[in-house]
Amino acid sequence: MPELPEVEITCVGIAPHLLGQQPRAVRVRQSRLRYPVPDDLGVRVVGQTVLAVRRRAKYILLEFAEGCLLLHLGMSGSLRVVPADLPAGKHDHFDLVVGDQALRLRDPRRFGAILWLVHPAEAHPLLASLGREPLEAGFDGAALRALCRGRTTPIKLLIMDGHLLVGVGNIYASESLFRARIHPQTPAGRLSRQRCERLAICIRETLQDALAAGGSSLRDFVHSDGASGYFQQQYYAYGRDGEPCRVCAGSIRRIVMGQRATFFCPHCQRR
DNA sequence: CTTTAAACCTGGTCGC
DNA sequence: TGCGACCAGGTTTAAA
Repeated sequence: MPELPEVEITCVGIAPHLLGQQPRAVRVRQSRLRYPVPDDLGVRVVGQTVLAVRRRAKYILLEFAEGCLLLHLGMSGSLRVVPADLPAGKHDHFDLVVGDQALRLRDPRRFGAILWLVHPAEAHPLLASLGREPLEAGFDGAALRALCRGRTTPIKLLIMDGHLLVGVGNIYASESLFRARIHPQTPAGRLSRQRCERLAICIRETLQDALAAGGSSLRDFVHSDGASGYFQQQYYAYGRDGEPCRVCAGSIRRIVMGQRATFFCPHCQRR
C-alpha cells in the first residue's frame, strides 16, 4: 500500500471534493475489512458537514462535528472520486456519496480500514500511540537520535516502527538508508550523532521527493481524480536485487528483516 | 520491557 | 494451460 507520500497525495487529492460538503449516503458493499466496517456509519455522517480532511501517519481522517471518519488503505487500497452512479468493481468496498460524486475505496486485499472515531479522535488506540511525523518541523537529527538511544534494534526496523516514527514504509525505509549510506542492520543505538543527522535529512528528502514525483507508482494505487497511476520513481535500492548500484556499480543485495524484503548496497552502506 | 512470528486477504508472477 | 509456490506497499496481536 501507499506509504506516507501516497497517502498525503490522496488526502490532498480528495479534500477539495469533500470539504464543506454533506454526504447524502454511504454504501458498504463489503464490511469485512481489517476491522468490521461499523454498521451505523450512515447515521454518523449523512447530513453532517465535512469540516476537515487530514492525514495522521497513514490514516486519512474526515472530520465532522461529532467525530472522525478514519480511512486506512492497507497494502492495496486506493481512494478515488468517481461519478456517484459509476458501477462498482469487484473490490470497490465502500462509497461516501457526496452530491453527484462518490469517494470510493477500492482494496483487493482488504487490509484497509474504515472506522468511526468519536472525539477526541487522537485518543483512539490506533492514533494515541503513533510516533512522530517525519515531515513535521522539529523532526531532525536530535529527534531521531533520541528515538534510537539505547536501542539495539536494527535501524531499518526502527524507522519503520510506527510507534516511534510514522509514514516510512518498506520501500522508503530502504531508499532512505541508501541515501544516508547506512547499513540497514546497524543497531540503532550505535549510530553516531552525525549519522542520525544525515538519516533524518535523508528520510525527509526521500519522502519529499516521492511527494514531488506524485508518489511512487504502485500496482494498486490510482490518483484520487481517477487519472492513471503515478510516475514511476527510480529507486536506488528497492526491488533492485542483483542489479548494479547506481553509485558504485556494485551489486544490490536483498535480505529479509522483520519478515520484509530489504535492499541495500553492501559497498555504499556501512554499519 | 523487547523481539519474533503469525495472522488478516487477493492476485500476480514464475517455474515445472 | 494448469498448478503450486512464492511474492507484494501494513499493522495488530500473541507468543517467546
